[in-house]
This record gives sequence, C-alpha cells and structure tokens, in this order.
Amino acid sequence: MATILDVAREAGVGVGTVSRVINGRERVAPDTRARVLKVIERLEYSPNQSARSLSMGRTDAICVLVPFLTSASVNARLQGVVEALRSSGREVTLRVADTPEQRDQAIAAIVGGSKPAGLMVISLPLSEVTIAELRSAEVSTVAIDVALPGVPSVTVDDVAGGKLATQYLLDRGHRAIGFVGDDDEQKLGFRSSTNRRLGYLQAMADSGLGVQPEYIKTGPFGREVAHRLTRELLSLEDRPTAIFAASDTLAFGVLESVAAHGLSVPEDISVIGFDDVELAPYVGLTSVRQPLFESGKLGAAALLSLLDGTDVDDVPLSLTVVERSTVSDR
Amino acid sequence: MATILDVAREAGVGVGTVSRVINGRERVAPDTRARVLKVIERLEYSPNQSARSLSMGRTDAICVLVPFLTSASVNARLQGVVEALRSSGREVTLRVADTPEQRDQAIAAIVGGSKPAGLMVISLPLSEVTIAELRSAEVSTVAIDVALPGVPSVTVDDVAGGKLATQYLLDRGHRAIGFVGDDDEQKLGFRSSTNRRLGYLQAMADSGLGVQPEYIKTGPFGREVAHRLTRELLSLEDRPTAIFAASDTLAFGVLESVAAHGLSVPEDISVIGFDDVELAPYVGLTSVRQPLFESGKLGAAALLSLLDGTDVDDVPLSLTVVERSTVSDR
DNA sequence: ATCCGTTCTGGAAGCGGTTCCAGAATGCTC
DNA sequence: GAGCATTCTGGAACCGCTTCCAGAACGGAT
Repeated sequence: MATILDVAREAGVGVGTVSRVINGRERVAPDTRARVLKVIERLEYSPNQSARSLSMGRTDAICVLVPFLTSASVNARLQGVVEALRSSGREVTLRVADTPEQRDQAIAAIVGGSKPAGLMVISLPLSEVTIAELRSAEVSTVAIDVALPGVPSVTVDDVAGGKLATQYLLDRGHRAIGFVGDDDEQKLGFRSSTNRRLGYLQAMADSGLGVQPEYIKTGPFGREVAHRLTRELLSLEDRPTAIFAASDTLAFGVLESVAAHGLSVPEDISVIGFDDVELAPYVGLTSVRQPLFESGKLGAAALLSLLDGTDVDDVPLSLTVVERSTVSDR
Repeated sequence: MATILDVAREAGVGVGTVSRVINGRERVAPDTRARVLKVIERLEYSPNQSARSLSMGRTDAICVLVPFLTSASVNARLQGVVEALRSSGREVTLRVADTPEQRDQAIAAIVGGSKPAGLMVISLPLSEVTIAELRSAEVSTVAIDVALPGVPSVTVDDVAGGKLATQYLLDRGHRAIGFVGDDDEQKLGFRSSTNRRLGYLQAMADSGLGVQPEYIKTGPFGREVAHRLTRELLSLEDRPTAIFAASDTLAFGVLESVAAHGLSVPEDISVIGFDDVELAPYVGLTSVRQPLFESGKLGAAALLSLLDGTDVDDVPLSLTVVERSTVSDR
C-alpha cells in the first residue's frame, strides 16, 4: 500500500501538498495538482482511513442507529437508507439499541468514540441533551420516522394518519370502532401509536361520535399482545364493528385473534392497519400506507447533502389508504 | 477524553505498561495491573480506536458482507448476525455487493483498507483467490449459506433439501412435478437453486421417474420471472400437478401465476417452496424450512470464537418440511 | 532595483495508540 | 554476597494522515 509519503516523493512535492490536493479545500497550483493526481492514479494510492481519523479526530463513516432490526417497518427503512448510501462509498456502521441503556451507550460511543461524520436515526426518539451532545460533537444527524428538535426529519403526520384511517372506516358506515395500539409509556418513548390514537379520537369527535373507553386497548408492543387485546374487544357486549390497529404488525395479531374467535373478516368485523409493510398485500390487509423504503432513501439523501454542506429541511411524507380486503361497508 | 498518557501519568507508570494491561496479552505485575485498572476506571478511559487501528494496521470491527438486503432470507440471516454480535461490543459495518464489481470493490476495501478483525459473508460465493487474499490479510472469515473452501461455513445441504421437497410431493402421489428455479449462470454465482434442482432430479430418478425437460423452468431471480415461468408450465398440454419452487420468493410468484390462470391451490395444483421465510405462514405456503435467523446467530458466534482464537468447524443445519396448505394429496 | 502583498509550498508537530529494546528489579543458586 | 536468569517496566520510535507556520516564488507598484 502506497502512503502519502510515497506520493509526495514520487511527485516531487511535500506531504502537505498531497494532503491539500486530496482534500481539495485549500488552493494548490493547477499544474502541481495535476502532477500529484497523476501519481496518485499511478500508485493506486488511497488514504489510510485510520490515520485520517486519528488526525482529524473523526471518522468519515455514517452510523445508522435503529431500535431493532426485526421490525418490518424499521427494516424497510433501513433498506432504503443502505440503498441510498451505497453510492457515497462511505462505510456504514450499524448500531441497534432496543433498551434505553443500549441507546445511551450507543450515543456515548458515537460522540465520545467513533465520531462518525453522520448519524442516521431511524424511529428512535432522542432527548434534547442527546441531540445537543451530537451537535457539539459535530455529528451531522438526520432522523427518519421521528421528529427530533433541531434535526432534519423525514416523517409522516401520525395524527393525520390516525384520522385518515378512522375516517375511512366512518365513511364506510362504521360507528363502533375499536382501537388497538401500543402503550403510551414505552421505555424508548415511541410516539407513533399515541399520535395515531389521537387522530382516531379527533376523527370520532369531529363526527360527533363519542368513544367508549373500553374500545381503546393498548399494551406492550407485539403481535401476541394485539391478539390478547382483541380478545378483550371481541368479548365486549356490544363489540365494535371495526378495529383500527396502530400498526400492521398489530393488525396481524388482530386478524389472528378474530379468526381464533370464529369470526370472519371483513364480514363480521373490519380491520385497518398502518404502515403497509411488505406482508400486508399478502394478507390482503387494508392499511394506511406510508413510504417506508422511500423514507430511508430520502433520509440518507438528506444526510448526504448535509455532509456536503447544504442545509436541508424536514421532509414530510404523505399517507394514503390502500384498500384491500379487510374492510367492508356496513 | 482521557488518553493513555493521562492514565500512565496518573498511575505513575509508562504508557507501554498501560497498553499491556489493556491488551492483557503480556504479563504485568498483579499490583501494577490493579493500580492501572483503577485509574482507567476512575478516568473512564477508553482507548481511541483510530489510534489503535493505525498502530496495528487493522480495525477491530466486524464487517458483514451481503449480496442484497431486500431478500427476505438474507435479511433474516442478517438479523441473526446482528443479534449475536451485539453483545461483543464490536462495531459492525455493513457492505452490500449486488454485482461482481461491487463485490470485488468491497473485498479490495476490506483487505487493502479497513482490515476488519472479522468478516461475515452471507450467501455470497467468493473465489479461491479472494479467500486467499482474505487469509493473507488475516481477516478471520465465516460464511453463512455458502460453502467457501477453507472457511468455516454455516450451511444446509441444498441437494438434500431439493430431494426432501420432491419426495414430499412424491409421497403425496404427485408424479408430474415441475420445477421453477433460478438460472444456473448468475453473475454472483449463487448455487442453491442449482443444487436444489439436482436434489429434485435425484429424487425423481430414485423413484424411477423421468423428468420431461419442459417441466424444468429457470430464469433470472425474482417473483415476476417466476410468474412468467409458471405460465409456461401451466400452458403445457399435460401440465404438472405440483410445482417445486427453489425458494419461497419464487413460490409466491408461482402462487400468483396460478391464481391469475384461474386455477386454485392446492386443488388444481400443489406448490412447495424453500426457506420458510417470514411471509410463508401468512400465505399458508408449504415449504422446506431452514433456520435463517438461527444461521445468522450461529455464524456470528462462530466468528466470535474464531477471533477468540478457538478453531471452529463447519456448522451443518438441518431441513424440515413445514406443512401448510399449498400441497394436497393426489 | 526595491519593496510589499499574494499565492504556493515544504516539512515539523501532533493525533493516540503498539511494540521493541534496554535497563531495573527481583529471586535463585552456589 | 556475587553472579546470573527471569520478570517487569519506561519510553522512544513508529503507524499515516492533517494542519500550521515559515519561507519561497512571483507579480505589481514605486
């Protein structure tokens, strides 16, 4: 492997000059530059990243921080991120934090250790002080699926999405609409289920409809939990005619539960999900679609331009309901 | 951030000694070690990875090399890998190579650049010379879902799997069995489809059955292609009563195509897939199951012990058919 | 011709580790 | 108590880059 010294010697210049042409920030005489470039080409020189990092006190990698990989939606976003980052030639490091401790540890490693050039946060809420740390460590950050104050974020309006889903059911004549979602208090502080429920409540209120408290069921995340919650919903005296699940994963649990109850969808009960994950079309689930893969691509593109020095704004993404076969008119 | 010099000064020892206690290979007097350890604790010292890498000429990260992220099976394996690697505290870098050029570029970056401590190869065949390069760069490597000569590999026996699937259909009375798979000649050299077809042919031969060449359809990877191939199969004069798809992804395409043809599964035609991806149960696809997530975990564990200095063997994984609702007796 | 301001350039210092070597300390034998 | 082997230890040299500073080269004004 050639080093910068080899290049300098071969080109008859000093190492400083070579460094300057590589980084291209400072000015170098055109012919000197050309000569150095030629030698670099000939020697197939490529700078040693470790040396570079040591000297500059930061890596040029991009770190992708996710709460977990097993979630279909997070996974789809990650795919988009990786796809868009590929062309940049930067190293991509992956950190998963599915507990607050792991999250804090990851942040500590980022700001106090590897100091990546950029950080891509997917779905994981971060505290103000964390964001301040990131900023003072000069780690350019972009968030996807979570609005972080002062950080460009690629998001959808979950409240509007909740309204959309609910209104869709209302438009089809449903009045008794149940909600199945995640608990408000979660260790990692996810807000989307809560916001979608807010939208649900608003839509109901806007239609002049009250909501019985028993129609709203929340629990810790997971399909099995949704299964249980649905059972409770179904054993109500006047059970709802439709259920809005705050995510597709929950909707699948709802669907299972309904089947286990000997009822059929959509004849006996309608179900609408949220996210439109890859599985949804296979199951025929009607769902509020948000562009998952796309969000990853857009987020990564935003991060890349941030690193390029151009400011970027928040990117709002729109929501549509994809009609399939789990909702019927009433 | 404290440096090794701070620790040395504070503990009243030389930097060499601190380095020795950190790395723990060479011997240091017990009380000296204790003293240094205490200072490290107090100063919350953690070694600068860039400096370490520069000095040692290698990173302590683990690189995961995949052909693409969008494949459900590769994705599931990756999840297992990340899960198992998490506890190691090592940085995980992700490289995707979906063309031979990208693969070669990734390898060049690995052996000539970042020099990670370990490399986890998922599903991607590598040439002998590549493997030699890796070895001479002292990058410990473990492969998953692909047998690399001289590299510990976590694999299933695809030929046996092909036989298993075919025998399952034969046992249910099918005699006219079609095969839908990937082309043999693929740019990245995947072998599993070919091997599964070999198993299919063997099973047929073992039962004294011949196979009409038109029953075997292959094409470039993808669900749409499977769709087309199936159409060809279905328009045959004496069309098969069952189809073995070399992967679940292909099987989904087969299923779509059958439906588009106005036929129903399994009444008119049976279908069996391979892999048992996350989607399979939702679609009710009968499939040859291989432990995807598990393979990732095992591979990562093997890599970790390799890095620990303990030799590891190949890990063979077993196959079972998961009966669902796409195969019926004949 | 001299002087001054620009532009360019060489190279030393520094980033924070590892490793090697020489010397100090220790323990043992005779 | 001297001599020797063994264990420990300090610190310089080095890894390959960036950055800063001082000086060279050059052009224009006087």
